Amino acid sequence: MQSETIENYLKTIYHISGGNASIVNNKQLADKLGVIPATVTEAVKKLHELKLVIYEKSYGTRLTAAGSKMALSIVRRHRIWETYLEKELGFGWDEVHEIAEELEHIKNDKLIKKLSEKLGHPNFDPHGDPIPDEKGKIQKSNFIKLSEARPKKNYKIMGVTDHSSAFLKYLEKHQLIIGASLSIKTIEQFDHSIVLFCKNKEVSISPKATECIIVQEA
Amino acid sequence: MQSETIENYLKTIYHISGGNASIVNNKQLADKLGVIPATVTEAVKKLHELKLVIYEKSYGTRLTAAGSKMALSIVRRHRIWETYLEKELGFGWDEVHEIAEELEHIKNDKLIKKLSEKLGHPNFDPHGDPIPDEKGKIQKSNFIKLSEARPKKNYKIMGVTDHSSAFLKYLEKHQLIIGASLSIKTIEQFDHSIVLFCKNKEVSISPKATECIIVQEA
DNA sequence: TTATTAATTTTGGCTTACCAAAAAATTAAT
DNA sequence: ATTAATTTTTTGGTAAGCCAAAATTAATAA
Repeated sequence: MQSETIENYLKTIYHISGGNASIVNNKQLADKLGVIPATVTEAVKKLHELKLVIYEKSYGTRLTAAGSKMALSIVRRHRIWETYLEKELGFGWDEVHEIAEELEHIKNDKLIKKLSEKLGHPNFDPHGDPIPDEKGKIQKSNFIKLSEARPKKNYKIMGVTDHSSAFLKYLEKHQLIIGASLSIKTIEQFDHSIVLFCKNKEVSISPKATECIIVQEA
Repeated sequence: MQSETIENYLKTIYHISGGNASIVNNKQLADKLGVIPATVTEAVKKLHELKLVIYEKSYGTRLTAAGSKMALSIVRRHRIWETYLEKELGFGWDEVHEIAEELEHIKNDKLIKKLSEKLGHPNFDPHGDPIPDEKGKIQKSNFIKLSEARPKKNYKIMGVTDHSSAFLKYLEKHQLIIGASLSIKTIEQFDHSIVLFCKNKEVSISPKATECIIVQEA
């Protein structure tokens, strides 16, 4: 099995399982990877042989310790590159994901070490996602989704879970950028949309969007 | 045909033909690419279909204008990365080639543009090789091999044609680094080894090494 | 010029990573 | 609990990129 294919599978399993080594199914993987489920069946069998996942027939797949370690290292490379592209090379936060998808497959520990060093060993990337350290450890935080925020409280935007250019541009338009402070005014009971103050403006955010914005109580 | 395979073939044809679009044969390609000649036969047929090379059966292969353009762009990416790794990230000149072999396949014009910009649009990489510009144009120079230098004249080291770590370390030991000035004392007639002064030291350089050192009359 | 050597091409085969369609198993809905 | 819908697996097939061995062609030397 090709190293890049392995990496893409492990990374995707990691993301779907939310970093918990919980079970993911073939359909989810197939959708994210842009292949049909039959292809996934083949692949997870091979990854099982390689002891990178535990695949149980007709049930699902989860990462082993070894697989998890590898996934974390890919995620680290991806996020270091995203940060580097933004901070050192002046790319926009909506451009970095795509380029990092390619750069993440270059395996050279010294390279990532140098990039991290130059950046002052950041713990979060431009989208607010945590960057695992060399050992795969993630700095955990009290981040919650905006959809879980409580009325009357104050929050700070820490990240997003949708990296599409369209969404990021939408956020910028409303000045909902990383680091911005906001306070929740009301939460509509009937559709769960949230009305908040940010930069002295009142904005109503749809439930779909509040699911994708990560905040921290401030 | 996969883009990375194509790129490796075009790049190799370019290098063997010395940038002249002259004919290269299967054996040479097979050796450089680490495959057997039969594999090369298959590949060059396909590249011919793609109009990237002209392949004449049992005779040889040369780049078309389109193939040459692509090769130049790969060479540019490679050399920009080598320069960036050395200048911006502090890698040694003997380390950069290997990493650039991987990085060169990332196709993102904006990325290369940014790197080049940050470096002040260099025309030569850490090994003294010219970096083609966005249009594929190479700054030509009056560089010659040290083996072609004349006695009593003064030269400046501009590059090397062997990028192996062993050779580069050997050069560093004798302080024969890029930019160093030297003068030719004598050229041994019987074996063509060259005795030169560099940094006030007299060194004798074997013909094998003088073939790999590029100098410019100073 | 013929014999020898070297390079090239052909042929048959392998593995990886995919797909399509059919069959089997699981899950959900009535 | 049975049907319907969904997911998973199996089975055959494909294209890329490689190799080994045999056959051909070209180049070199005697």
